[in-house]
Amino acid sequence: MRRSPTIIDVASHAGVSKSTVSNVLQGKSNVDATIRERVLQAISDLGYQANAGARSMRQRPKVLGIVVGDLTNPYHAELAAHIERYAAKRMHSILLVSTGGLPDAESKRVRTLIEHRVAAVLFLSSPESETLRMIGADLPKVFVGLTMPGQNSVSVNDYLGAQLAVRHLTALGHREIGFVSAMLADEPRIEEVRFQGFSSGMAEAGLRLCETHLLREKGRALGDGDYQDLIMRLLAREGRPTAIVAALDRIALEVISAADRLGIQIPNELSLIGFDDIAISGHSRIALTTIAQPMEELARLAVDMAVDGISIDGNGMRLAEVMLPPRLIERHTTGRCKD
Amino acid sequence: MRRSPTIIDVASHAGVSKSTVSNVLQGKSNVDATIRERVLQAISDLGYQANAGARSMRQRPKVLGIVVGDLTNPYHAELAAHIERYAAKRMHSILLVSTGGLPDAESKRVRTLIEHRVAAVLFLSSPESETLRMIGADLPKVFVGLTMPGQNSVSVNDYLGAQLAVRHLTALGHREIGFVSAMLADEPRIEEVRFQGFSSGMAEAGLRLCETHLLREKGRALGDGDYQDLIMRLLAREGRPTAIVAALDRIALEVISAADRLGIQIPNELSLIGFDDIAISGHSRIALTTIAQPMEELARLAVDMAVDGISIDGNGMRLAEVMLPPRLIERHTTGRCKD
DNA sequence: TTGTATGCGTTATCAT
DNA sequence: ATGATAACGCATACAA
Repeated sequence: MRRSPTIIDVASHAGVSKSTVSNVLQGKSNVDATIRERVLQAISDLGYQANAGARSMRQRPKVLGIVVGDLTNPYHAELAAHIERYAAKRMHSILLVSTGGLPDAESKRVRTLIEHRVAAVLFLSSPESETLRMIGADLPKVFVGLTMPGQNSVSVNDYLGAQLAVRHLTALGHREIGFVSAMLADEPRIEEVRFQGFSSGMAEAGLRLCETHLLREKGRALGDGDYQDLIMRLLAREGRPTAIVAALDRIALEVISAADRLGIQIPNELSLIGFDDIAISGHSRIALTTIAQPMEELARLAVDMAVDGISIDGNGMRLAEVMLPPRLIERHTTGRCKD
Repeated sequence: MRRSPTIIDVASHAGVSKSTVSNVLQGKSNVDATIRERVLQAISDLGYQANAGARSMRQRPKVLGIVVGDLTNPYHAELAAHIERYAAKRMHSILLVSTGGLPDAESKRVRTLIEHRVAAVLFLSSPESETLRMIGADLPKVFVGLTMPGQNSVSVNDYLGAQLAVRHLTALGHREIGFVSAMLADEPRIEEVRFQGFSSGMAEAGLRLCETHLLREKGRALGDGDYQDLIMRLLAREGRPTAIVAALDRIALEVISAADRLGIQIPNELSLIGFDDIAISGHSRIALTTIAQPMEELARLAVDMAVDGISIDGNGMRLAEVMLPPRLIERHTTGRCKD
């Protein structure tokens, strides 16, 4: 029994033609109940399993491609988990590639998705423009958690989220508020929007942006020791901010480390607010106030969009840019300003 | 340009037969350099992308199936990330399914892997025996991070790991050592081995197991509030252990929370050691001493095993049970016993 | 070295 | 209601 049984095997075992077997498999109504039963029996007798590869040559493949920068990033992992779960409900499988942030590798990895003729590609991180070009316009693309000009996306209103963060802080009496976002070189769009929202929130409160309260250096990796140093320098400076908005929970974690090392108490001497609400942020040792992403809804909408396809009018794709409202989760890293 | 170009399109564009194109694609040496160049040009002109589905009918598919219980679990996510990365090096893609711990869903999800004719299945969590039966013996299976009787596996010597943990603790003067492992109902095998190693370590040090220092209740979920209560009860008891071995870093995180709430200082009043060394364990606020899994090596060996296949002798598969040595990473949750 | 013929497992079209 | 047959895109054995 080396090779697995085919519909032909099933057909001959059930004494019918392969067309009939196919009809049963497709749930067509034009097949006699008795015959159907006989076919089903043969299928279970032989342990027949459909061949998705062969099927995909005649039907739309039920596989979704997911492109993620780094699965080690808990935000990505959690989002991918939700997507996988909901995709399964929609009878779709997940072909996952992670680019590792390497620009040249990305193109190669995404190419494998195309070769597998995935029904659509979901981007959890922003791709190189070259990659996008390679994919072409025929393959549906959905950006989840981020926007992309001229592309379908399901994301959260980060601009508003950052405003929420600032409002929360100013309501607590903070006026010297910093923003730290280094290491987001791979997601410049998100970083930019969150910073713009931050700026707008500051302006709204009549506050000025202070250069020494800002840390937006690009090209830093999270593991980078230098990065810790940069944060510590910002925190150690005379007239340091009394509150900080971190562009990511992971960055907030770094700020916490830096503050701990400097003996700066959170939230007594420094308020901190993050973005995304990754799982660990809820832990009692962290208890990070943060702007949460509604991951479940994000995943659901993205998969629906990818599976059902974007409605096509005469001129081509109709753009769908869904934007969900953010939500502030208050925990214990933010408190009233003591100054 | 609705449908994507095929080798036939490439062939006619290059003025050769489709076999020649195929030969070029396969890197066969029996094709003239000039012709090869012409074909390559045609491929790039037309933007030809191979059809993996069609190809998989004639060749061994270059796709690996990964079964993971929960991608939200950072240990799983990190391991999956490493696997994906190395699989890419080996020119293989990853079809990922997560079972969500639901026994009946598992079978369905794994079935999709079979339908896609994956070259092998990698289990990051232990499957139902029914699922295993359904897969049959023809499809190579590799268990990574856990062992399975009669199956190929790449894992870490958890028994030794637990012994290491106990030795570390006894060397620090601890004699009242507890073990907490609830919520591992989905991985009873791992839990069992780690507990056995713990027991053996205790015996080795001439220490007796104390019932009230053990928490091995099954069927608890991590989010479960009751679970926190159970740990707190263990910690609040008179004559509580001075040190605890947690069967997982995630459980250790729960122990930390419980200790914090009870005002028990770590490591001054309680030493704690975990398992797996997930990323967050290295954070300064956690700084968990733990038994690390060599994830990279785990992933590499598992993928190699899956891709290269297990050598087959006359009697069938040759079993490969690779077991890697664990490594203790000492951070700041363990200290000398004060009693 | 290149081209032809065939098979892979499935679905879709068209007769019956 | 059922069956024969033609695609689908590719690789391979074989013929030229």
